[in-house]
Amino acid sequence: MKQKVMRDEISPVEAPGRGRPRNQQTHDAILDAAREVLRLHGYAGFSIEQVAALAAVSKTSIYRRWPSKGAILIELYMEGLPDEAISESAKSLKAELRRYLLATVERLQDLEWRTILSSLVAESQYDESTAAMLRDKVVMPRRESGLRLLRHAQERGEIEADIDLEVILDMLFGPIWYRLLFVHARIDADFAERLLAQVNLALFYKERVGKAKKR
Amino acid sequence: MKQKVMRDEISPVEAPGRGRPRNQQTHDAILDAAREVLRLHGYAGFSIEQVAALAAVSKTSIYRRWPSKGAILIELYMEGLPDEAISESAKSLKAELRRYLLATVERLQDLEWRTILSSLVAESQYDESTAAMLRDKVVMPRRESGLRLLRHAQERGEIEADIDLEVILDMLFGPIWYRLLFVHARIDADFAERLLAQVNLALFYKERVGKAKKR
Amino acid sequence: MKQKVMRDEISPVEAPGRGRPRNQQTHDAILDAAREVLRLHGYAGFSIEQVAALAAVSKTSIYRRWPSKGAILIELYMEGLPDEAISESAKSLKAELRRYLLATVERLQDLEWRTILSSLVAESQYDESTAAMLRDKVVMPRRESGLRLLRHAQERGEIEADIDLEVILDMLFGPIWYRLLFVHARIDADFAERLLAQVNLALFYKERVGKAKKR
Amino acid sequence: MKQKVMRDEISPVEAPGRGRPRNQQTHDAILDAAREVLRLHGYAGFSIEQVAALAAVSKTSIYRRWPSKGAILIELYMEGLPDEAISESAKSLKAELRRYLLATVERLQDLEWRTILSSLVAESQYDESTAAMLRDKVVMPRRESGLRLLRHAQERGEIEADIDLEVILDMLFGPIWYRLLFVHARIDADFAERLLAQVNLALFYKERVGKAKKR
DNA sequence: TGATAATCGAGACGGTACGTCCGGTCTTGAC
DNA sequence: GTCAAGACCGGACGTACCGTCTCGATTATCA
Repeated sequence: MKQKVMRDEISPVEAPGRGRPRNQQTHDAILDAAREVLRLHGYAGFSIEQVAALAAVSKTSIYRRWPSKGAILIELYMEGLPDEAISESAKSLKAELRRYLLATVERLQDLEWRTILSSLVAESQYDESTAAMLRDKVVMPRRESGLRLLRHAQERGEIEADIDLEVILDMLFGPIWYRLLFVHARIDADFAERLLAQVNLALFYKERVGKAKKR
Repeated sequence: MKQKVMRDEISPVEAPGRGRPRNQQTHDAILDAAREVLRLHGYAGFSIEQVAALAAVSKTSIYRRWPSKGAILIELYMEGLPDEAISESAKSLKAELRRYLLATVERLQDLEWRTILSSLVAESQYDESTAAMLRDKVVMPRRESGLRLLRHAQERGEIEADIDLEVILDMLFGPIWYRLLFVHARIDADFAERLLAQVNLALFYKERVGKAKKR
Repeated sequence: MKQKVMRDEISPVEAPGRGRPRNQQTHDAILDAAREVLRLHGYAGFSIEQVAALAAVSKTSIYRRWPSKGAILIELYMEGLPDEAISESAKSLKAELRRYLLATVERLQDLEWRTILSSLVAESQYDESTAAMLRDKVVMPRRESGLRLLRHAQERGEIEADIDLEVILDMLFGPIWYRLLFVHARIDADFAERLLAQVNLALFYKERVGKAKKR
Repeated sequence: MKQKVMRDEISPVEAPGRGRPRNQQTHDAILDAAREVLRLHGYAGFSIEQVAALAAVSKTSIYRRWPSKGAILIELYMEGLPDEAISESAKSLKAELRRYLLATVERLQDLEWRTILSSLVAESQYDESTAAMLRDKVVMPRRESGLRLLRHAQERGEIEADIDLEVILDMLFGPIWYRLLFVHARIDADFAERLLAQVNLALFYKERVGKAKKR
């Protein structure tokens, strides 16, 4: 539902009044072909030309729907988005962060998904509009819901008021993108747990002091 | 010195006796032009053709020296590398990390430098050989010297033996690349200090517990 | 009419319904530019790149129409072909040969035309497909209609049945190409007349004997 | 002997005074490689670069000896020239023409030889200096000795004084080049005999008239 | 014997052209 | 107004040769 709304902002459905209506099959064929090309040849082989050929669709039909390669990638991202979104109203920060990180990492086991994300990063270096979409549709929504989650935790005293929330977010998301792009180490559940453990040391530093006192 | 050696591994100096020697001016003109093209038009405008034109050099002369755009970018990286490298034998981990992060962040004030790095990431999604160079010349050396620095600190008891060093490294480097690529927030000395503060919470968690006890 | 058909065999007109139709102006501009480049710089300067530049047309637009330089040359030949073709049903062999040779020689006064022909010969040494086109479109049609003309003359008794027609054709066409390619002597109406006079000595040797007898 | 002199005019042996003398093996290796490249890949693959590579010789060593591809081809022609030259002082024109044509045709059974000649024609369309050499070294010498042969025959009354000698030469040489370049028909002894038969009809037309009278 | 000089290979150099691919736009006839 | 098809210009790709040049090393003659 929400995804639909977001997609529609990219390729808005105009009032279907006049003329021949767009073919939904064409739409799907394009996205399927895009996924297939990414899967087979990676970002390097991901050209509009190739996608059109594989979808048995004219280039025009692609450009009519999406203004650029980046927009297609964003669409693929939107469609692939699982319901992993951070639940801002979760009762336990610790539990919600764990749930979210494990879900994210689970999703990233899929090579196709990793390719979509890394292609988005690459394309956004080329094309400013892709960079903007990447920020607006991918990066910032996550940061914002994460921020709200953290704020709620602060408000109910789960974490201290002096925690540097922005940097905490960088420490949560940054390492994942880092491993995704440079592939120097695995991104798996173990990594998620260990990353979370370190972040928790920063998030709950006071709590630890308290526990220590009690001993 | 060290950079020279590393550069030579990319464009190795063959036995200098044979044939007309390469012209150092040509070499420099190409790299200067590459920097200029990146500066003026970013990664999107960075084509061998443009670089050759701007350097008033034939394409052949470029391909003779570097096999790909990625290799040129790596060379630019190598040349631009300041002496910011992590000093593995530093006496104070805390001080050395701070010095390194501030130097890194200082370097990243330069738009040209940021463009080189983000272009490298983009190009490495296209081209596996660039990805390999990026790993071998940029990412891993930093991680390895960082790892050694952390190990020395462990050995002399500055930090605990149970610290998850790999993840600490991800938390140090990841957020910087993350901000570099998505440009959602500034990368400045303040960021460096705040990032370090959070990481220190994880690195020195025991120390804090001790201090708390004393009170 | 016949030329049209022949040209179409080189760049066949596919079912005209589909897609944006080819631009006739582009077509003409390319051929005009090709002629101009040949005129200005000869075969040596005749490159697709130059033609494209002069025609203000992309290289793609040329390659879409003709697969090779040779094919363009053949097209220029076809377009330039005057209605000099041998009339196979002519009543007088002697008169028809004279008419044809004089027309041919007249056409060869044009440097542009000579360049097209000699370029075709040169290119056909490079490229087997050009050689095939040169044979099929230029050399053999002339030989075949010449052969038919000679046969008709034999049938109606204008020349003897034992005349070696193939060699007669070599003697008619060979010397012209020979002078065209080596430029050791002029190709003009005088040459045509003198060549014809010699060939007639072979063609009508019996007649001569007859005339001589009568004296 | 004569050929040697002619070759030397192309790559003259300067007074062997100072400096390291040229290596004859290098000279031979280049020409052998040139022949080999022509044999294997035809005129299309005949590049200085390829010849140098195959001869295991530097390009400089080739350019030091011959100014152009055409000059090498001329050299190959010179070396391959058999002692087929027209003997100007032959007693019988008819016999000498027959001997010469049969020798020529015999030589042309060799594909390598045909390739050298047709390459020369192609190259001479590119390069004016090759055209000049082709005229001076190949075409005109044959024509001139042929012309002298014919004149001697005229002087001693073997043929009539009114014969058009220039055109006779065109009719002897033209058809051979014609078949060589367009490969529409074989060049063999049979062709030589038949061509000669036709030319003889022109050369000895009076003689025939005479014979006819006698009957 | 040592200076001089042309050779040798290797290969860098600036150019030009090749034929292909892709981007993004435009044009057509059919639906 | 959408659809498939495909032409259009422009730009870049990486490669092949061109003919020139620069090098260190070699091999001769001449002083």
